[in-house]
Amino acid sequence: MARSNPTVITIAEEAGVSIASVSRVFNGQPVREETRIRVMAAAERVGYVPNAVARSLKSSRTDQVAFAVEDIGNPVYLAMLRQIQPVLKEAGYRLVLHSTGADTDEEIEVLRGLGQRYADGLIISPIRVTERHLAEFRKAPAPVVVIGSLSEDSPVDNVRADSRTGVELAVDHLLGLGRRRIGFVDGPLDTVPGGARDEGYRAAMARRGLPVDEDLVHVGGFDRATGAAAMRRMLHGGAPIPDALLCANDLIALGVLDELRSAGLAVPHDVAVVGMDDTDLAAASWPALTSVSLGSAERGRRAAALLLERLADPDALLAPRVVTVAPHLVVRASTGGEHGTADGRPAAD
Amino acid sequence: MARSNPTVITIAEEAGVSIASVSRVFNGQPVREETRIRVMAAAERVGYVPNAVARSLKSSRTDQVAFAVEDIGNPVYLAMLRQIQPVLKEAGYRLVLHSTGADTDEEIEVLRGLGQRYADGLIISPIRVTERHLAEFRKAPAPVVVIGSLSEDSPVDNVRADSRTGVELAVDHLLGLGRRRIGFVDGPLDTVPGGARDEGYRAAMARRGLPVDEDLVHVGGFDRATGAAAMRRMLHGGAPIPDALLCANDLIALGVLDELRSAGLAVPHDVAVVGMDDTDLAAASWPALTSVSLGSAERGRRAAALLLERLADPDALLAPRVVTVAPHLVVRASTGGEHGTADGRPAAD
DNA sequence: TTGTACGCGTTATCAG
DNA sequence: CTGATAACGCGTACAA
Repeated sequence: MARSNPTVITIAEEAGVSIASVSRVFNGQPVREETRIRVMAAAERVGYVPNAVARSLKSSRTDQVAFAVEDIGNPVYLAMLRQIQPVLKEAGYRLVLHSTGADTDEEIEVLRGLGQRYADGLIISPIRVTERHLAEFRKAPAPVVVIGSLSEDSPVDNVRADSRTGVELAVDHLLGLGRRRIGFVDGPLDTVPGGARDEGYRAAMARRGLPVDEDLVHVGGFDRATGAAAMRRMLHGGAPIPDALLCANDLIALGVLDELRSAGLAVPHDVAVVGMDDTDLAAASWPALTSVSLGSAERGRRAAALLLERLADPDALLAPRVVTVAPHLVVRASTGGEHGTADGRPAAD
Repeated sequence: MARSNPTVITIAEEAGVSIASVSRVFNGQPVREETRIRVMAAAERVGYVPNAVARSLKSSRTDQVAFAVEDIGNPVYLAMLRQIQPVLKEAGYRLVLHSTGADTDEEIEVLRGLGQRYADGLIISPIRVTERHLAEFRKAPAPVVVIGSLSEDSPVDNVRADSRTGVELAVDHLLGLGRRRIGFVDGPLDTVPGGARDEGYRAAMARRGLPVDEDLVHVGGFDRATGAAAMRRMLHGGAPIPDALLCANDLIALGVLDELRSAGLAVPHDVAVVGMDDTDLAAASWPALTSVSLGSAERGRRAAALLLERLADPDALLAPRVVTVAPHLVVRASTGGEHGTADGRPAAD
């Protein structure tokens, strides 16, 4: 259906002008009006569209930005993506999406891949940050923005959540409800979120002068089964049960709810439950889940903004910047608040 | 930090060979072992990475595939993406993501954009299919696969769901439970999914010899508020209330559950509820939601496979293919089945 | 096996 | 204002 694609040369011949004029027309440079008309007419006639690749080779800009996360199915990363996408589009960039899987090597691969120059910049949210990551950040051939906490002197722009404050918000909320035996269920401690949330929990308890009862602390995966297992252990372990439970994400909290329900305990009457990340699941569950939002959406938006600044002026050589996004608590029924609502979204066929 | 990027020329000089040899080394072509070593050494020394853009210009392949949907936040599209991504990666393609918004013009823009040759192919799931879409499909300069029902003689590969059968599964299930007054809540009829599901509902009822009571049919948006509004109307409208409700997606079903709960009616005892799309929300709700899966994940996977076939042999000129993915019912508590479970997913910081 | 030279489609420079 | 021509970085005939 498509014979060999029309190029500037095709158009030049077709319009009886030089290829330089064709180029000028398509780049809005000063041209005589008649030339303009003829070129546009010729282009229209043969359906000419400028080749993005050739353009990139010449300009050494791809108009693409890459976004790399471990699993785009994770609502937290999805929330970031949903903010990043429109910001980039607005600025004229396409989005290249990498879903790396739990594999650290793949993340490194993405970083190195930047050397191929298929993208003008990268936003990445690593699940763990290793020395290799830092090394790659340092020698990255294009601007990189990292979402997730980095050490203070890291070589790249960094947008971070504030888990500690987030956890404090939840603890204070529960204390305000008169709860004192506040349990905690976390994911792996060697991940960025898992580690930060554990620290946050202990710090918050200490600051309130509350002892941490290790019988009420459970570490597993960031999944529903972990929440159920933790609750089961606490219910049947012999020790006094908690009157509140803080969960490191909403999925864990759902598991906790499951188990409380089958044990015939009432939420929040017997046990109050708080999740983290404030995903769609929080509003969908019953009772609707109070959840600590760590501002994933805003982190995405801020990261995109930082990157765009660098791209706008690649030679600026600004010092690495650190942006911290404040958490906030979304109170719903699982701690005695109001029921939440979810926004609408169309189906697909 | 990075002076002008190393190119084949840099390496050639550094290694004391010709640029052709450098190229050969990096493309696995026969080279004397010593040459190989020296080139690799030189490349290592200066940190050379082949430029993807230049390579593309030469090969006229970008190793990129575009995926375009209305809103990547929609769980259905997300499910597709999650399958498409790894398949493409495995085949060596990067994924360019377009989230077009409800705007049809933007979809057309994406289609036309293919002319810029920034991608080797496109997978698109349009919310509506207009004449303009068909025209663009016809003259697309690269292979296109459409997810969503197209007319029989459409010019491109097409992966479709089977809403009618899906709805029938649900209706049969409800009939099997002894329900007879089966209501229906749908989204806009002029969208692909809305239209298909409405037809499916009426066909299924007719085939079972059941009359459609228009008092039990409600059309609104694909959102939670619509579900609540519909249920409210049916409860307080004066007509006998339904003993079962089929909802065009899970979000609508959640709204229905909300309203039933505040009316003090029991699910499924008084009213059984069925959702569609089988998203994460279905397993998260309480009672867990029976839902019709239209196989979003499989549709994504199949679409990717079709596209890869075309890309593998661009000259094959196969006739357009149509793949229909079978729906299936996931029975949970909202119709009296077992409780569902959700898979685990890590949090992020 | 290796090197030279050209072309991929554009943009930019420099004369005219 | 316009046209010829040289890059951009790579792959590859073709010749040696």
